[in-house]
Amino acid sequence: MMKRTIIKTTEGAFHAWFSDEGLAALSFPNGRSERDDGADVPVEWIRQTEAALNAILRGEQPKQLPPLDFSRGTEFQQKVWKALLIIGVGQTRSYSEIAHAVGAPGAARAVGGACGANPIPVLVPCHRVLAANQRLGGFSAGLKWKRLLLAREGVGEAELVLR
DNA sequence: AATCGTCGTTCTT
DNA sequence: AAGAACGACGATT
Repeated sequence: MMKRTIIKTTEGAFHAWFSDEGLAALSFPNGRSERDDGADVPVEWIRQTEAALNAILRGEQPKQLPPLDFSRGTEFQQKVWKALLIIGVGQTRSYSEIAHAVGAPGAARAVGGACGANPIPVLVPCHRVLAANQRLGGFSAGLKWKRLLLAREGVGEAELVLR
């Protein structure tokens, strides 16, 4: 069903899981080397994933993304993830702004939950979502990654509220 | 820093 | 099938 493939980047080897529909999950480099079962994944998808990932890591807007398979998310989560795709490189939104964008004002906290459940970090840029007043907020993969990604996109520490 | 309101998801009855 | 508990939140005090 799901095939895992290794995506090499300047930051290490990400692992990507592809379904028949497209890219379904992505995980940050974890040190451990895992097996690559993605021999029959369309090379185009792999190429697009690698190119998009490296583009964002360079702080550039990716030309195009591979097809994304959101089908494992709830309706609400899918709405949030789609809303995140609109945020350009170097831009940020607050959890509350996303809540409004998906027609659920007041659900800022629930948006945080949906961001945490985002199966395709980086390409679905949950790292561009901050808490109110430019506070950093959280990140499931660890705040070091959120900081690094934002820094690559030109969002400096200075623009973020400390803490 | 402590507290409360809010709301989708997950865990327990 | 409810109901309680739990957060990558936000606003108030």
